[in-house]
Amino acid sequence: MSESKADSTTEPRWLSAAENQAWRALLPILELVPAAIDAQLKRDHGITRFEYNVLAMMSDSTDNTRPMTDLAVMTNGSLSRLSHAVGKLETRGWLVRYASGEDRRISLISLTEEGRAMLEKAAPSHVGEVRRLVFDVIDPANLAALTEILLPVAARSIGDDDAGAAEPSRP
Amino acid sequence: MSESKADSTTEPRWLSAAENQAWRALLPILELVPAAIDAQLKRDHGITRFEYNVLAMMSDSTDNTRPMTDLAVMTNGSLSRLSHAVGKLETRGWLVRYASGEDRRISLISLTEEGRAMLEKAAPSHVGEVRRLVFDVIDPANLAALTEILLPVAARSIGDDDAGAAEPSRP
DNA sequence: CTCCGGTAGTTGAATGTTGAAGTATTATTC
DNA sequence: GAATAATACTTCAACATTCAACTACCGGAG
Repeated sequence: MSESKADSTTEPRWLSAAENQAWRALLPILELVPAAIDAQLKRDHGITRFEYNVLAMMSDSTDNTRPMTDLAVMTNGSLSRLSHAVGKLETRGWLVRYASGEDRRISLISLTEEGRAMLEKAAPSHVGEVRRLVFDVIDPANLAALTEILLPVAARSIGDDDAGAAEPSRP
Repeated sequence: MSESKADSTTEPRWLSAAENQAWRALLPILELVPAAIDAQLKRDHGITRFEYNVLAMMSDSTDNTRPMTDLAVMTNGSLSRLSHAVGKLETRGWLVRYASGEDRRISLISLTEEGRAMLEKAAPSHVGEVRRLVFDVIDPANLAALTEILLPVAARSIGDDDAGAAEPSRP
C-alpha cells in the first residue's frame, strides 16, 4: 500500500464546505442514534436493535415465516450475524427454525406467539425512543424533503442502485 | 412544538405515514453506512472507523494533544471504548499517552508522526468511500437543507439539547 | 492533616459482530 | 449418472464494545 501523491486521475477530492457541514451533522447521528436505541432496548427489554428488527421484520410477513436469506436482506444484516441472532432468539422461544421441505438447505424462520408478544411489549418504548431521538426534533414540514434526500443514500448503501452497477461486477 | 403529555396508559404514539417513510429511509443508512465505512477502513488500512476518527480528531487539534475526556467527546465514544482504542493505537505507534503534570489523573494523548502519516495515507480512500456512499447520490442543491434538518437530530443525540436534559429517569 | 466525595481513566468479563472456513443440499455440466 | 459447481446456511476464532468494578488522584470539610 504505497501512495505518495495525488494521482491526476484518482485525486482525493475532498469534501466541499457544504458537504463537510452535512457530514459533521450526519457523523454523530450514525454513531449515537443506533447506540441510544441499542441501549434503550437492552436496558428495558434485554434485546439488541438487530434482534428487535428481526422480530419486527418477521411480524411484517403475512404468514410469519421467512427463509434466512430473505430475513438477512430485510434486516440489512449478514447471514452470519442473522444466524447468531436467530439462535439466541430461538433459545428464548421467540422464533423457531425448521428446514424447508422443498429445499432442505433453506432454514425457515417462524415467529412464535411469545415472539409476537415480546415485540408488542417492546414496540411502544422503542418507537418512543425513535421519536425522542429523531422525530421530536424534525419539523414535520421537512419530513418529505428529508425522505427524498435520504432515499438514494439508502438505495446506494443497500446496493440496489443503478450507479452502483457501474462498479465492476464479479464474473 | 414538542410535548410528551402522553399518559402512561397504552398510548404508543405510532409514527405518522410521513415519519414512517423517513424512518424506512434512515434505518438502512444507520445500519449500512457505518458498516461499509468500517469494512473499507479495515480492508484497506486495518483500522476501525472509530480508530480513524480518533486519529482524525487528534490531527485537528492544533497542538496534537488532548486529554482522554476531550477526545471521548469529540469522537462521540465512551471513555472505556476510547481507552481500549487508544491502547491499540499506542501499541501500533500512532499515539502516545502520558500523564498530565498539572493533574495526574489526566491522560494526555498525542499524535505521533507515524500516526499522522497513517491518517494521511488512509484519508483519501476514506473520503472516497464517504463520497461514494453519501455525497455522490445527494444533489448539491439539497445539501444545505439536509444539514439544517439533521443538525437538531445530531444535537439531540449528543445531548447538548435542552429538551434532552429534561429526560425523566425510570427506576 | 485526614477523611470523604468526586473526577479521570483503566481493566476485565460477557456479549455481539465479522470474515473465513466448514457442512449439507441442490443444480449443472459433461 | 458421476463429478463439479453453486447455494444456503452454520460454526469458529478473532476482535470490538459495553457495563460494571476498580485504581489513582484531586479538592474541600472538619
